[in-house]
Amino acid sequence: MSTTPDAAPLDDLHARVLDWYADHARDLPWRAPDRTPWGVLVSEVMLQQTPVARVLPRWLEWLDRWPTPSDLAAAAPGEAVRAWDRLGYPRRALRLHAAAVAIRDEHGGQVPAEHAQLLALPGVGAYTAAAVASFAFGQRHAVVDTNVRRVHARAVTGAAEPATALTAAEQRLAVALLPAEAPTAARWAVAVMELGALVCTARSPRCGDCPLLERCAWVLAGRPAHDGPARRGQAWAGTDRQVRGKLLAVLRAAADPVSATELAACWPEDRQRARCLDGLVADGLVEPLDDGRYCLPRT
DNA sequence: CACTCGTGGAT
DNA sequence: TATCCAAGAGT
Repeated sequence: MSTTPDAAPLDDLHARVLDWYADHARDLPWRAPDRTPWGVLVSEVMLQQTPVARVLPRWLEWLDRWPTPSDLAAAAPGEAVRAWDRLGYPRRALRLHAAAVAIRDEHGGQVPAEHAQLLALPGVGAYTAAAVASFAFGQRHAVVDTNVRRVHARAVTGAAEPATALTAAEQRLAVALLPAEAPTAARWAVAVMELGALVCTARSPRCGDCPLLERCAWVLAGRPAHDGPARRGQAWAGTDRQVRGKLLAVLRAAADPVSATELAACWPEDRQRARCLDGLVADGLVEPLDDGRYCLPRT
């Protein structure tokens, strides 16, 4: 029997993660065989800064109600905001609606497969463009989200946490780690992300369940603590974000336009409430009517 | 590049 | 109970 030398380190890395994914991948609807590129795009936008558990029911509703980009494009943008419910960051709903309009008008109603065309869609940045090109179309792209950055930082670089912002070095590393063949690269992309989401988590990583434990640079280095600056927590109480959320919640729940008096009930400080309402109007999330009332955008 | 932009479950 | 933080994008 020939003594095959150890697989090259990169092949070993790929095999460990891909084998783990084959056994532990979650059964999510946007990964199902019958998924569409539109379904993948909707899932990626909904999942921006939002947990899977909260996205699931909204994704099912959206795809049932608007199964194609043209279906959503035909609806009023305010209906997208309303159906967004409490996923948070409601501008994403507006941008997804705008993306649907662009897909209908500029791409024949089909989600484009090219990374550059995806990137040009509203609400689609570097991550989402790569994710859709990879997950929906099986292309070879470096898909770099917070999960991937964390896995790379620990398993490869040996750091407890990635830098505050995505660096050129991280991007280069992600490209260097990509398997050569597109189908494998696509599975690798989703597999690394899944590993970061389920095992190599931010708070308390489950290293005992990790396929990379024996070769994790961070573990081998003795799990050094994070040395960079601590990420500053996001304030919430009393912020404009809280006020905007309250104002929009009232408008989402209302079947008819709402008066300024009714909106005043959700926040006592006139100055801040007015500023936030103006901001929502400027963002296109709220439409002011001639009679002084407000509603979700109808056009 | 630092900052803004929601929400609610987990710890 | 307070803090953390979850598949980012746009400015």
